[in-house]
Order: sequence, then structure tokens, then C-alpha cells
Amino acid sequence: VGEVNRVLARKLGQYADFSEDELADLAALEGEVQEVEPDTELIAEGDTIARCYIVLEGWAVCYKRLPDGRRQVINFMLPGDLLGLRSTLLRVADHSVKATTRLQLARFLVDDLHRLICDQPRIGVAIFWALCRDEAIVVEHLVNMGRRNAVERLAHFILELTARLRVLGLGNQDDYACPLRQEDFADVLGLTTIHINRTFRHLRERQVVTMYRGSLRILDHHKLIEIAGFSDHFLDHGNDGRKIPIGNA
Amino acid sequence: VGEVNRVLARKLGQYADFSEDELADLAALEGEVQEVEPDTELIAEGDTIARCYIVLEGWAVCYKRLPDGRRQVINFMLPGDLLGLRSTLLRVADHSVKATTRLQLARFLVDDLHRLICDQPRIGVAIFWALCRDEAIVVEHLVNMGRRNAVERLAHFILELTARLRVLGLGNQDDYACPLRQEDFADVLGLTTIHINRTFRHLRERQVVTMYRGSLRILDHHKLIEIAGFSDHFLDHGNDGRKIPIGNA
DNA sequence: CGGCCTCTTGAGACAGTTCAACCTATGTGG
DNA sequence: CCACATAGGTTGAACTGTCTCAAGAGGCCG
Repeated sequence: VGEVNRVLARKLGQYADFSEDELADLAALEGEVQEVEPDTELIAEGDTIARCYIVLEGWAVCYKRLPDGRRQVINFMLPGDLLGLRSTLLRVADHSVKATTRLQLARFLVDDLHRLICDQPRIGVAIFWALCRDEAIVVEHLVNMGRRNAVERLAHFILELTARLRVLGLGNQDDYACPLRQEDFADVLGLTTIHINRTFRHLRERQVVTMYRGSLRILDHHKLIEIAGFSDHFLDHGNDGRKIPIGNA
Repeated sequence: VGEVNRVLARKLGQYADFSEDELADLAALEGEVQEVEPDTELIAEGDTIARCYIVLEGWAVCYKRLPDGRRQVINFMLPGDLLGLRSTLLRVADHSVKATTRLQLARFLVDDLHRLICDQPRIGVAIFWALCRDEAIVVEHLVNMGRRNAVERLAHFILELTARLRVLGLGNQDDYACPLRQEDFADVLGLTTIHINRTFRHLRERQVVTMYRGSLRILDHHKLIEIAGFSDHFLDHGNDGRKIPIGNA
């Protein structure tokens, strides 16, 4: 359980430094740790939601489905990411969430979270920030799909994943485990599985990226960035430890 | 200036009921009202932002640009919508905002906003909610672009706009002023201007929608919904006035 | 062994783009 | 009051990126 608060404190601590008092209240937010199998549905679109989660370990997908079964992935969630926060505020989930890998997560009651925010508004603002950071990623996906072609999209998405994982200390820059199938890439990039396959081949033939048996290897980081027109700006990682004094603290 | 607080209170009041005390503090958040000409840039991607806005009247666009000039519109902002909130939290703007029409808006200092949130956390949660509502719209745009064809996209977007305007009491169900050019439709839907033109023709020829000289007319609401596969679910309007008690209030 | 899931490849079809031209309204200066 | 410029909308024809359909290959598990 100490684990939970370490992850949460680390996440929110990226935004601001908190007082002993605030950290104590954060620690008092008892999250119930649970582990789920791959493919377990955590949140289903349309559900009325009373709890949200923080990912401790593993990957999850956040997606929507059209009536005819087409799927659009909104984002993949990694350790430290919050799940279902938006849905709890909107009361009814506007998207589904499913475990991609075996998943370890902590569950919170929304009421407890609201109480924490009301007692320690500066923590509330930090949660706010985390939400904004997620939204920035979604917005970047929007640009990706609206205005980039298949190769640019895939390159950009790979670089986004790489940057996010690196910050978490998972895998090094250019070779890491990635549990996504080609279908997952297709559904996040708005393409077909078949075309993702060809696009990966394109990048492989040009000696830029290979993806083989769950392991993604970046052969030419520089060329990849050039193809994607990538800047890690939107991930809000590069603030060199500068933090913001919130409110009157 | 009373205008400002009426708009803000109305917006946030959709989420929860507030006490006299809270409303007083909300009213104390003095926003500086200003009016800008069409095409004025309010926020530029990359700027460090210290203020955010609420739209009182008019339309604004929120967009990103690729290095080569391609533009992707994230969303159009209508009266009551908050501008730049995400950017202030991320410190540096991840998108630009421009006035589409002549625009009347109120400007707030982030610091004042943070103070309000810290003093009245329940208002903070309501602002939170407003942000989530915006994000839900962006997510819906994502699905739109990733998994729908041109006709479906346009139909869906028109219905989204219609629903948002109706809630604001602007224009009735099926005939209203819309200041967007075909280029704007193209950039929000990830298509070319030319193809938007053809798609409008498609809808016109089937007697579903016409768009002539800034006025959008829905001829067949039912067919439009059918084409789009539309549900207004994601706009979080349909909660029948049910509100949520936040925290320990 | 057989069944299933994911990846891979090819060939043809189609949705959306590109380029190039023209039209119509609105506004401006002489 | 006309000549001209500009901005947005409209249309056609050729092109291309992505999809669809169909088939096969490799790994994993019961």
C-alpha cells in the first residue's frame, strides 16, 4: 500500500512540491490494490462510475467503439497514469478501459478523492495538471490522425511511447518491450491492421524501426524524428525540475 | 462585469449547486472584459501563459499547426467555454487560439484562479468538470477522424455544433448562423476544403443539410442522425438537472 | 495433431487528394 | 460608377494512399 502512495506522490510531485501535511493526507487516501488479467474490462462505456484507478504496473487501453464494432483507441495508459478520472466527473463513462497486459492497479472511491481535493486543494490542482497532460496527448493524437500520413503517424506514435516510457525508467531509448499488437497500433492511428503491417515494413526496410515478437527496436532515432516531425513538447516532461508554487502556499 | 459572473456561474452551475459564500468568491474573481476583432490571436502555441479566458460572445478556434503549415483544429469554442485553461496548467501553450468572429471575452489571471480553487475547492471541482466536458468533445473528434468517413464526419460534427448551440439558446434546432468557412470544417475533420465542398453537396443533394452564406439549415434531422450514428451522450447535457454533491458539502 | 491468433503478402477497388480552372459576392480606389 | 482585387465557393480529371478481400505462414496451446 505504501507502493500506491509512492507512485501517486511521484506522479503529482512532478508538478509541484507538497508539504508534509499535504503528503500525509495524500497517503491517507487508501487505495485498494488489485491485480487483473489481460483483457479484463475495467470501465465500460455507458457505465456510471464511482471509482477511478491509478496504474501501478502494466499497460491498459482506453478506447471507444462505434455501433458497428469499429474501435478507436484514445490512448494507452502506463504506470502512474490515472484511469477513469474523466468518467467519474462526467458521471457516466464516455469510453471503455481494458487491461492490455496483466495489470496491477490501485482503486479509489471518487468520494474519497473529492474529499482529498477539498481538504488539500493544491493536490487537487496537481491532479488537474495530470489530467491536462493526458489531454495534451489526446490532442496530439488528433493532429496525428487529421494531418499526417500513415508513416508519419506511426513514427510519431512510437516516439511518443518511447518518451513516456523513458520518463518512467522503463526500457532505454531504443529497445524496449511493447505489448501492443498491430491491431492496437491500427486502432490508435485510425488505420487498418494490414496497412500498419505495410507501414512497419516500410520503416524496417529503411532501417529505422523493427518490431519483432513484442520487442520494439529503434535503429535510427534521428531519422525517426525527422519522419515524424516530432517534438516532445506536448508531453510536458522537459521542465527541468522547475515547479510551480500553487495558490498562496 | 456582472455579465462575466453570470456566464461563469451559469456554466459551473450546470455541474453543482453552490452556496452563497462560494458564489460570492466566484463573483470576486474579477475578470477583465475585452472585445477583439475576428482573426485576433489570443494564445499562440509555445507561449508561456499567465491568463485564461471565458468566451462571453462569439466563436473562437483552438488549433495546432505542423511545421509545413498544415492546420488541425482541435475544437471551436462557444459562449461559456473556457480558453487556455489547459495551457496555463502546462505552463506553455500546446495549441493556439484565434477569434473566428468578433469576440467578447473575460480574462482572468491564473493566480487568481488558483486562489479561488484553493479557497473554494468545490468550485475547483466544477472547473475540473468543465475541462472534462471539453476533453470528451475532443475525444469524440478523435473517434470521428479515426473511424468515420467524410459524410459521417461532417454529419456528426454538424450535430455536435447544433446540440452545443441549442443548450446555449443560440438558434433553434434546424436553422442557425454558423460563421465557419469550408476550410474550417476541413481542418476540424481532417479533410481537404475541396472534399468538404463535395461532401456538403452530397448532403444537399440528399436534402439533409444546406449551408448557404453563413447559415446552416438542417432539412432532415432524423436522416442526419442516422448518417452520423450520433448520440449526444458525450456532451454531458442530458442529466435532467440532476447535480452532484461535491465533497462534504 | 489441430485450432487459433497474429503477422505477412498480393491484387484490385475506392475514398479522398491534388492541380487547375472558373464563378460569384463583396469591397476598394480612381 | 466602373475596374479591379480578394476571399470563398464550385467543378472536373487525374492521381495516390489506404482499404478490402483473399490466401498463406509461423508460433503457441490444448
